[in-house]
Amino acid sequence: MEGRRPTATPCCSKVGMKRGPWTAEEDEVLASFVRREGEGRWRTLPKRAGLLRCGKSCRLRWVNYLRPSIKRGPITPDEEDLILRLHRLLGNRWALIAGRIPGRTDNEIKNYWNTHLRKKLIKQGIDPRTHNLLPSSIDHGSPAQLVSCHPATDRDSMPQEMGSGSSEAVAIRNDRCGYFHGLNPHHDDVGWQNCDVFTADGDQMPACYGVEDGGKGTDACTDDLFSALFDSFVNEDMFNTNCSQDGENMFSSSSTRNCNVVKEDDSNMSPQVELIDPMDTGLDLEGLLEDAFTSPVDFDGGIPAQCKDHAGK
DNA sequence: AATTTCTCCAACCGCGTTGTG
DNA sequence: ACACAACGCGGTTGGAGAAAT
Repeated sequence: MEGRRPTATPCCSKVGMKRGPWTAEEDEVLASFVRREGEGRWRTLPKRAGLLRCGKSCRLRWVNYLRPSIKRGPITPDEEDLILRLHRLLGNRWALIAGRIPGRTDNEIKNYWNTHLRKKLIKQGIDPRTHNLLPSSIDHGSPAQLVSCHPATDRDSMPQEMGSGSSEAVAIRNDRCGYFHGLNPHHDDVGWQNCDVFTADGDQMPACYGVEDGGKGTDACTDDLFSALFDSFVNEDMFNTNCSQDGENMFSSSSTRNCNVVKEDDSNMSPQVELIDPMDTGLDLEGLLEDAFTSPVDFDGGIPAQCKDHAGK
């Protein structure tokens, strides 16, 4: 496919930079240069490689198209399922999601989400942003099954900083994916909800509370929440095989694991992630995800370097 | 067959974060 | 502590091709 037409505002201030679609010749120059010299120093790369492109453009072209580890072809159902789960957990953090799907780029996943999955969820009556049932679906029925819905009557026992909102709390389980929700479908901006958590096989987990943005750290309930959350991830066909190799749920002791902590930007946290935001708990989400998602979807027999690149930002 | 509308996705832009002096 | 440069990310754009009319 051809790229977009050059626009009036150049991404680089330098005049004379070429923009728009890359030619095969440019691709070859860039690819061979990066193979020879390695990634990085993008700013100076065009000059060193003899390209009339800005560094940004070179980097993007390499990352999204030329990198040898990139997997071609349509998104598989397993990958789609994984994207859905990761998006539910992480929100629009495409680079982080892509880091867990070998051979796929953040741009590709973002595009796939916007063109396919988003519409698919809407069609199913699910808000693609929050992964909640859309209000209209709750009123009139929807493909997603409402497992439990009860008012948060014991909100009094919530921590002080989170009692805002007069919301009902619901736990919803999607038929296909075993979705875990603890969110109020009408209030995207409230903190953690009082909720019952269901695993994919219907086991009810203890109700938990979370906190709004200011509430960093792990409260007494966090372990249960994450056990439930990750159970909901793990108790799926594609994960069962590898995640339970040693006969126990790998996430059951997840919160106490001592793993490498990768600093992750949460400035762009989407609302649903704020609601169930592992990043805010002090837990090692990266480590959890590493275990949860790399092995089972190891298409190429190993984790490509770019996955670590993404995750290790 | 011609035209319009829709879909897809490569590429760009702006901004936040990180690194360096 | 501060300023600046470089990098990386997410949101958005718009051209090409497909589908519909």
